[in-house]
Amino acid sequence: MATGREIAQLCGVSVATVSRVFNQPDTVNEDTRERVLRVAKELDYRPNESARALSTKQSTMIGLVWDTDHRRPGWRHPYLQDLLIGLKSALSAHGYHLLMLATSGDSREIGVSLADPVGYVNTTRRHHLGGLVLIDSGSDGDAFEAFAQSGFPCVALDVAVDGPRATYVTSDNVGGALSAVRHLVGLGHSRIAMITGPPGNQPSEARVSGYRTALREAGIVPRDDYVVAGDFYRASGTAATQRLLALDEPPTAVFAASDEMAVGALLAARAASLRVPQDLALVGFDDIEIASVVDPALTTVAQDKPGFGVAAAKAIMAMITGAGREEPVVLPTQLVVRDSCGAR
Amino acid sequence: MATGREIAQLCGVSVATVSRVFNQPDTVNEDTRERVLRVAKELDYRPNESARALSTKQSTMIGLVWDTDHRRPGWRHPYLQDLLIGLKSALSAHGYHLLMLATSGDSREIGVSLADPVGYVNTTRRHHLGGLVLIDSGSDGDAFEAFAQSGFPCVALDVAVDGPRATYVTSDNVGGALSAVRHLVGLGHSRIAMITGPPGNQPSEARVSGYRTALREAGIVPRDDYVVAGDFYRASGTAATQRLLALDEPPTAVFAASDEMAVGALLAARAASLRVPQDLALVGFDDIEIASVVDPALTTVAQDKPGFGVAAAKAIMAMITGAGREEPVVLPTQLVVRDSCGAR
DNA sequence: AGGGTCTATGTAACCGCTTACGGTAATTCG
DNA sequence: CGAATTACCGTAAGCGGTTACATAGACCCT
Repeated sequence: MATGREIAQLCGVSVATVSRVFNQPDTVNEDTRERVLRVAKELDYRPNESARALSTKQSTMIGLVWDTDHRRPGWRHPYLQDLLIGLKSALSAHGYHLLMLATSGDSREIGVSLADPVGYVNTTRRHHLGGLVLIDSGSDGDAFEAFAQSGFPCVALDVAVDGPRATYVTSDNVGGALSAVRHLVGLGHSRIAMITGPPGNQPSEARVSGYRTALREAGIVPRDDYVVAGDFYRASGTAATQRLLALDEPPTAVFAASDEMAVGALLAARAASLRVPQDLALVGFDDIEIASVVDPALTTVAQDKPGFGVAAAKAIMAMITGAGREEPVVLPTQLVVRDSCGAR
Repeated sequence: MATGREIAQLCGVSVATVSRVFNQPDTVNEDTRERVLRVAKELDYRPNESARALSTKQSTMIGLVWDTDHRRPGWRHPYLQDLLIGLKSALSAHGYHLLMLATSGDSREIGVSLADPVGYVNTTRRHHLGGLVLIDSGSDGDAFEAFAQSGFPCVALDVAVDGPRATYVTSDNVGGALSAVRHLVGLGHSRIAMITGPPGNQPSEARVSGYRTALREAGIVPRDDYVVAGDFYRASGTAATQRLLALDEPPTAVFAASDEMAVGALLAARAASLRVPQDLALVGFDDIEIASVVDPALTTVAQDKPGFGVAAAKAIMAMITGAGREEPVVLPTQLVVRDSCGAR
């Protein structure tokens, strides 16, 4: 592995000049610059990142905080892979890498836990990370506030955070819910129920709000007994649907805040010998892979999955270079009409 | 951020002693050690990772090579999330982080592409990474050989590689296929076809081999026209099934090398008005989420998803500390009997 | 008592790169 | 033509650790 010093010697210049060739190219004479570049190329020189980070107090890495061994075992992010793809490719364009921060750990204690962000922030400092991307695992939004306050560039996904250099990206959950419920209204439904996510979850609450607005808009008075809380998991969708079907005046349509719960609802309907969509129309949220494959295929609100990653990367990079906070990003959603709503 | 020097001054010792307290605790007097530790704790001291890496030429990071903008667009790893969870948690236990290496890139050129691993290897060197984990995206196995030859600790997933400090972890694909096909044989089938993965893909070929063995074992002569190539995608499963059903003597059971293709087969069967499993029995491979949710629920061979990550982490760590190569790891598979095979 | 060990710690070089500062030669200007 | 810029580049001081080597007591032995 060639070092800057070697290049310098071979070129008959000082290490400072070599460094300048790569960092402030215009301050060095064109001839020497080319000479250095040529030799650097021959020797396949790459500046040592550790040394560079040590010297500049700035690495080319972004930290990813993603709590996995979580209080919600079995929870899977609905579109982690697409998100990572978007994130990675957008960061790559800036020459940045993604460092998945370890949770909990050993004596040198790293991440530790979201309840105690100190470890993560320390890791951020120790590695001179450029910033942090925070992935919500469904219910740790409040924990993110501490990160946002740390002063490091932070972008949270699906959780609104505030801080000197923090922002977030989220889907247009209100709009998505609006379009879903409007669609059901347009199909003639008036007894439309909703299965929500866990209380306090921001996307879920936004979806509920969109649901309510769409109903009022249609002159339908929202009924409290038509809004039942789930937790994004499939089983809760089943349970919620059972409760809904047991009402004196059961709904004819259900809007679930996640596809998983919609699938759960589907199972409940089947178990109750109800046909979907004829007896019970169903709309979900997320457009996960499963949605297109269940029978009937699920009508759902699709999110811009790689868009999350791309937007997060852009925001982080903007905050790294410029030194302020960025505007939150709201990604558009799109209603994907399939069979479970009865439109076909 | 406290530095070692500050600790040293406050304790009236030299920086060397401070460093020793953390790296060779037994070489320093107990009293001073405790004093240093106490002050370090008060100041919330954490050794700077960049400096440490620069000095020791060894960071606490493992690189993850995962080609996303791939020649196979739309390809999704069947269980990336579980794999990452396992990987991350096992690495955490050793105080290591996972660095997702950027693909392609900018002037400082990072990853570049799997076809040209030089970039990745350079990044590995520049960051003093402890080793590399290589995730197969379905068809870049041969590219991994170059990594394995680099001399860095490497563990490939689902691809057999060889190198001075390289190893791999894979499922017992032969065994999994064996159990799947034996199961079908046990249900009375003798006309059993198989849809394979892309040619050259190692797990796929192992599954084919298991399939053949199971047939012979049962006294059934494998027929070439019963083995049709897919590419792991759903659509190829549909197409393959159509070809199979068009045979003079169509199979009564199909074993697909991936769940996605099994789902594709299911769609083809439906389109041909065949009942599954009565007219056509189906078994898949992977046990992805979709498997349990399609109708009929898919019988499939489950892989130990987080186990991949855990095993990879263990192997990497073993190669980092000890300096040799590790034995390849073969994870057990398990047949999950659901409805598509007709056993119920 | 003098020499040899062992233990505990300090000294200083080094890892490889960045950058403030200063100097020299070439260029510009009055 | 001398002075003031300007362009270019070298010197050297970090960045924050690690570690080989040296040193200084304390202890043990003959």
